[in-house]
Amino acid sequence: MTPGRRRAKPSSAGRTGIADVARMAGVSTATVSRALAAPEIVSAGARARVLEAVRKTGYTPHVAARNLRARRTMMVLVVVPDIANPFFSEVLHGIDDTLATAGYGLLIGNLANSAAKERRYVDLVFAGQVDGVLLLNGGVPTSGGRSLLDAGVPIVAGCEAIPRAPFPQVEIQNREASIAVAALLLQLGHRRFAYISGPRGNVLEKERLAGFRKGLANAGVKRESLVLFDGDFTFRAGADAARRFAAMQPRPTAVYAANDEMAIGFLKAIHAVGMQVPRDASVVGFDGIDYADYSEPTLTTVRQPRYAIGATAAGLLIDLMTRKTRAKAGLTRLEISLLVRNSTGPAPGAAGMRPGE
Amino acid sequence: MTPGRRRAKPSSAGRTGIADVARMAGVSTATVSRALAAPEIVSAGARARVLEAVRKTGYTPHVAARNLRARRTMMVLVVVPDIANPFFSEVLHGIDDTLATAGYGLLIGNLANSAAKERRYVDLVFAGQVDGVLLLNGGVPTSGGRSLLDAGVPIVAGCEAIPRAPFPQVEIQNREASIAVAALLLQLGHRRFAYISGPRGNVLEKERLAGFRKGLANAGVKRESLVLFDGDFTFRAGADAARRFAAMQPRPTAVYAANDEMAIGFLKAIHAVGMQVPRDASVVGFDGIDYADYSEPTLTTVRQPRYAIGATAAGLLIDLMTRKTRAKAGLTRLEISLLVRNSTGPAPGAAGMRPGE
DNA sequence: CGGGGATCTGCAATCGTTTACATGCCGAGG
DNA sequence: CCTCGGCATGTAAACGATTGCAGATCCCCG
Repeated sequence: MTPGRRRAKPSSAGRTGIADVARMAGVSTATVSRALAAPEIVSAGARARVLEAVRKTGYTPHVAARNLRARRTMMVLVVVPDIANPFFSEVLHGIDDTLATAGYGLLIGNLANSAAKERRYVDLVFAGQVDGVLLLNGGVPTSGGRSLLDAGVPIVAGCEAIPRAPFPQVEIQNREASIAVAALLLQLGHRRFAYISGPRGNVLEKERLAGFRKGLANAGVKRESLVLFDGDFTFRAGADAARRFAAMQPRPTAVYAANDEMAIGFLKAIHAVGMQVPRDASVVGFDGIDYADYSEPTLTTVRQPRYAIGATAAGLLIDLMTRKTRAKAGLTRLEISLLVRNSTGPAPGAAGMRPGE
Repeated sequence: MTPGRRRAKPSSAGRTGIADVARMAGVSTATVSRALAAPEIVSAGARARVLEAVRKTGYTPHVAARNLRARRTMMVLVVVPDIANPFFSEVLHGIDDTLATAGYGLLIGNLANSAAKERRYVDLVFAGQVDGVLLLNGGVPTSGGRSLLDAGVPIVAGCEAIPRAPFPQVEIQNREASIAVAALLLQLGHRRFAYISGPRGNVLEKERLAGFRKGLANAGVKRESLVLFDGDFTFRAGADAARRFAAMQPRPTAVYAANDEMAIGFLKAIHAVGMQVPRDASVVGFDGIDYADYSEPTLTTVRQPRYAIGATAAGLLIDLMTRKTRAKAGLTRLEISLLVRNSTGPAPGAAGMRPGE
């Protein structure tokens, strides 16, 4: 009517915006925004008219505009080392459920050993694309000299602890678990051991080996009675270890792999050269992935509370993002449990069998 | 000084914005923007000063602001039915590589059988959070009565074809592959078969069963000679089928599972009841996941070009997003190959053995 | 010496919301 | 009757980039 109308495009083509809804409901855009974000502060009548208009038009607020103005994205970046590793899927599940409950979305950053991707994810955080970061990769990503730490968003780490990091972390009791594995094998009469390691320098790897060593040492097993095979958490590494294992003379009677995939690779390859598990060798893995229950024989392993790890880490991050908590650098540790299945058995020969050396 | 100063905050705390860079480089924000987006159109001198300022300040453009103005996000949503399924990790890899090359980011939408998540992903698209969608789940997600189709963003489907969908699709030759499986088993002398199915109504499932039936029919095998077990693509389903299989009398000599996981579950459970593969039964899977080469025995299976599926689908989507192509509803079909390993062997008994019925 | 591109740059509008602030209204308390 | 406080709402200023447009500069050629 009045010619002074300045804005409010003639509702032409394109998306329906908040202005269209406002016009239809006979209110201002501010009221529409409020009716959607905080329904209780607008009168019942206006609220009803707005919701009706929203329903009719199928209006959905434009995320970029909202993010820009509100200075938050309700998105979290989760950095995982390798999405193909089934271990992480359940962790992600826990994360997703927890974040979704609080209204946050999930951006999965798959590292896959690519420096380019690492840079991409760091840049993305600096670009303000997420409100928080969950690190499952055991390290703080960097890009061109700048660290994620300086991006000014809350960070929480899970799965693999990062030493001296200035943010909360969720971890499992790797060391204690490995001690328990050692105890199990010792009780079965084993006295000579092999260990298939993860990548050098990996924190999990260090903890697991250290715990295993400790457990063996506690029982007076000599350091020479533990043979180490280099691995990298893949099937192939386990299979390679098996072939070298089979050629040894004398040979250890128990093998502990730093994760299930290597243990399964070992089982497979050791079988191929004609040896039987657990008759000729006992095998223990780590993680408790689904496949561990479908290997031949079923794999004795350490079960990690994967869902809980994810849920806990996400919870901590939410607390940080909502300013409920300060970024205290605490370490939350979750319990593990030993799943004793068919890949472990009594050591061959007499219980008192002496190591060759 | 002058009270009329409106913009250009005193560069106080907070993020460094484009204005800070512009000030340091002694140019306008427009020039900064251009120096970063299209370096060739700004003079060498200005470009150098801008880049230097960017380096010093560590400036990264704010994504939300850019998205809002440029009306694109350079992000793609990939909807996967279940991220824990290792089949998809390689497909995602192909997608990610291809998208990254073109400068696009990747938002993974894990459906996990949750209607709530389906709704979330649809809303996210309507909210303009992505420039395109890749559907790997064999269906078009909806939310409260509205379909993804109406969101106005390009869509491409992969892995599981969606009948009569108005967008390009990438698929493998499920039917032909199953015919080849039938041919292999027939050649080995098998005459009585079992099939472990996927979920009812699943497109892949239908194609695979139809192909298998066709292949058997071509050789004159009677319909009664094929026993069907209901499955759902999980280990457990394969194991359940194995137990019922073992109890049959007379019993088929060859088993075809609609995916590798069920085949491996079958192998595991059939072994547990004392039967040998392939002596007592031949087993074939579908997908060619890594674990199929580490089962006991190694699994004969149909290898899908997983990486290529992802890369191809992503390529088609990029064409659509960049307007190179119209949304033609074509169907791209990729070749498969049969991996014959140790879970298949000659049918037991005389070649001419007659089915019991 | 002047005209006319070509090249580079800056101004300011724009994207679509949220939200600080102002306004108007109503009932209650003095 | 006046004021004050509290609610519901509207107005308009952000949010931080990109980009159409036009002005400025420079060079080349007639």
